Amino acid sequence: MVCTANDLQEWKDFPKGLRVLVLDEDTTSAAEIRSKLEAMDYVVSTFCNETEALTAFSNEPESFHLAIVEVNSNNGCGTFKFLETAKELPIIMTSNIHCLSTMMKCIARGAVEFLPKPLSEDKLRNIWQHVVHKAFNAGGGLLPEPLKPVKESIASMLHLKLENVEPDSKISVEIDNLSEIKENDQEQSAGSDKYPAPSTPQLKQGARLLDDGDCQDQNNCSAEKENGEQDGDCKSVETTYGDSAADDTILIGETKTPVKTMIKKDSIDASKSESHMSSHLHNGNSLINVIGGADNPGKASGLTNTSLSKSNRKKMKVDWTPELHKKFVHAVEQLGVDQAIPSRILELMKVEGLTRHNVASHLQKYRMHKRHILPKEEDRRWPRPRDPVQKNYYPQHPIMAFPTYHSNHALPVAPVYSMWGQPGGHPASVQMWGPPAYPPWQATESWQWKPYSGMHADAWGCPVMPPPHGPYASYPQNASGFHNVGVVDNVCSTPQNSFDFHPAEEVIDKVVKEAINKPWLPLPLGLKPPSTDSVLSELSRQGISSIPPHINGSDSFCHGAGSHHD
DNA sequence: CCGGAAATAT
DNA sequence: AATATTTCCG
Repeated sequence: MVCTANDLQEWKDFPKGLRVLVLDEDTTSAAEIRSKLEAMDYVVSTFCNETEALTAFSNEPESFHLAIVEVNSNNGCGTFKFLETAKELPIIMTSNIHCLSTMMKCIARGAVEFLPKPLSEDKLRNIWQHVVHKAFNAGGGLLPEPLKPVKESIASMLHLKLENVEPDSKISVEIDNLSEIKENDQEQSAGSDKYPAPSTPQLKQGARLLDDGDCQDQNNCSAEKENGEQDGDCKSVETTYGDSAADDTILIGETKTPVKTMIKKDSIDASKSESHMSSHLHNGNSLINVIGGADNPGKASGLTNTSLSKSNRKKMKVDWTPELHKKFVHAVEQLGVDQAIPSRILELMKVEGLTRHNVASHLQKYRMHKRHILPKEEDRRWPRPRDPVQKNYYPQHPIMAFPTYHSNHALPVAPVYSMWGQPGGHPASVQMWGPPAYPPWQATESWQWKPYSGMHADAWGCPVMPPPHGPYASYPQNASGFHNVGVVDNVCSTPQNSFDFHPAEEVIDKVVKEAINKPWLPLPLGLKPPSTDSVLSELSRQGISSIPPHINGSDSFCHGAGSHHD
């Protein structure tokens, strides 16, 4: 093995020592970048022509973890060659050319990010995230050489054993001090094999195991599996037991590398804190919920839980997943306002386990919200004295395709989306309740409807509207000091270049840790690039139906948006 | 018992 | 604060 445990230990402060290949024809620029990177303890190799760079890379691919490649109007084809060749590497494109088309093409070709020049420290500081992200998202066996050590190292740091690394015992993640982690199920139009969106849990059972080795406290583990069909009859509600006072819901988003995890939570408040793990997969319509513990099919972990198929008739809290709600709405609409009474709705929904009470309750809320949101004429007497703070909600119309964007693809922090719709009452982004408005730009399959705080979608991918269903809907609310520090917000409010922010060491540390812990999460600084799909989609929207094998130099390089076909 | 709304609970 | 459950009333 390349990296022994000791070696890995040395990489304790991980990002340092990351080997970055810089390819920039402009020697001055290259030197500049180099010095900045080196100041951050990255190890830099600069190249001023792509042939050299390619040679160096092919000779010693393991010498690099990441590449920053400059594009200019002259070398478009050439550098793309590098981009297309060194696929193992996460490659960040950079350029003086700030045109949309160029940027998207870079992304479409697999770049993990496009950073407009000049490259400030702030932009550069977090590039390591791409390495982590890619390392973890790359397919199991296909893990590119250069990233392998990184992944192992990180895994090691976390005491997280990857299957393909140590097919040994159960895998355990020790989360030392993670604050509450809410489940998050993110998805974007999963399609980029380049940068696979975390968690698109189409997998069967077994895909996700919650291994519970240290069940001191009462853990409520619920694992649901979905069977796909919409018309299936065996639908059941996902219910959860007990309380989620301090529930830790951790979802490991494994793409191709099944990672079994076992979360060991130090019993902090043994008195009342129940660890409650549940993975919410909102994909299918039918969610089968297993309660009582994690079951362990086919795993010799020796932790077979208690029988649970039996109807544990404890109180179940119905989790109104989007799918469930959808059914609900459907039923209601089908019945009409007049006939929409709990019992009928319940009937139409055909959801096992759902009680009339549940429906009634939901209906109550549904109606309530509906009234608030659709202020017909009657509603106007309820002058909503709300919002003394005049939040700038999205004024119902799209935002510019590209928020004068900059390095960090962070949209202005989205308001908190609730499943009940916008407080403002505008259908700009109808969630689940209101009538469908504009077709969401991205698949809304699994949007987290839970009211997580600000999301930072990939601005790139959002040409017209803020993705209400932020594909990545969830940061653990206070998982990192990051938000507290307000970085993201700063980012947003500093539209031009980089944002001025110099996180304290601690914070960085924390962020690093978190990012490493949860590589499937969107990158903290919004570094997450748009999915290739998104880019392609947008390109096509511009009339570029496909990416030419090679850019035709000037023609479409920077003015790519020109041609219009149908 | 049902539906609806208010009161609670988490 | 939001959402689900329970209780109460007609």
